[in-house]
Amino acid sequence: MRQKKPSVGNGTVLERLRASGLRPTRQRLALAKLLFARGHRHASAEQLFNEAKTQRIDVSLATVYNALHDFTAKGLLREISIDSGGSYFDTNTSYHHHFYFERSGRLEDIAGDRIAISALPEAPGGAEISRVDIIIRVNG
Amino acid sequence: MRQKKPSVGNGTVLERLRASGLRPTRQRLALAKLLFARGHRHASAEQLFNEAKTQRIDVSLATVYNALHDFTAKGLLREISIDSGGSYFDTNTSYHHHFYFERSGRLEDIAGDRIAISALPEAPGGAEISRVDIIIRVNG
DNA sequence: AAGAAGATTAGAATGGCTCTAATATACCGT
DNA sequence: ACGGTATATTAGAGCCATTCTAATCTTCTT
Repeated sequence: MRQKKPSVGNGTVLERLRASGLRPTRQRLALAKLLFARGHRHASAEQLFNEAKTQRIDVSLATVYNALHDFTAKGLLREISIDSGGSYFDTNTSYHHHFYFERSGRLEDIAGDRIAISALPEAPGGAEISRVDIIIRVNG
Repeated sequence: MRQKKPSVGNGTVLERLRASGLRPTRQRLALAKLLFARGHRHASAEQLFNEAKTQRIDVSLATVYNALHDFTAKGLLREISIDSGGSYFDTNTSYHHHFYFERSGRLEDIAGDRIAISALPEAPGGAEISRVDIIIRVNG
């Protein structure tokens, strides 16, 4: 029997981790809460690390990276690299695309059905397509 | 009047640099020749640097980066970042897209007209679209 | 040929990320 | 609940691509 009274949203996050086969450690729970507590977001490792620090969550940078990669491997996050020198992790893992604001470095989701691709070439050499990434760069 | 007999393709490369307003230095000419001598290619800074070394072209790594960025700024190259940790520079600057082979890290061009986008959303806040990048990731 | 603007350079510095290997925690069977 | 084992966390070192610095050299213009 659990002794601690679960705070708001804790249960859901805990279940998500368990369902993915990830041990719900204190750090992973805290980070998952930061990521998934409210609507979708695009977070960098550094950002998440700083948020954790601000909220007095004791977690190392290495653990932030580990958690982000573990979450990604389990399909809880999707990793996006735009320019070399930093990935974002997107909590929206459904089929969709991105606006990239070159000035600010911000990302914004584009719902999957707002871009219609009417011709998609076969992958050469019988390779399997694992993902189609569309990034619309805007200077804003 | 020029004293040196131009070797094959030198003239063209020289003209391209001049036309771009880039001083045709020894290093830039050599690198441009490596890049543009034969059909289109996707080169990393490290790759180009090594090719230069192999051909006894005396050039520093910083200069390779400077040249690649200068060429990109002048529209002679297009920079492509897939995963954080390395850019490629594409000598094909016309409208086209890419296959990315996840296993090998190789890139392959997809002619612009082989992918048809039948709906493209407006950029938010009246921003201008500067580029549309489509990367088809294949596991091959 | 001489001055000014621009380019090159080696090496140091930076930034994002990963590795190491020691310590701590969660899980399972009893 | 207890002990053992697999798994996770950590600080700090290390790595790799890239950029910076500031001294030197080259190209261009006159």
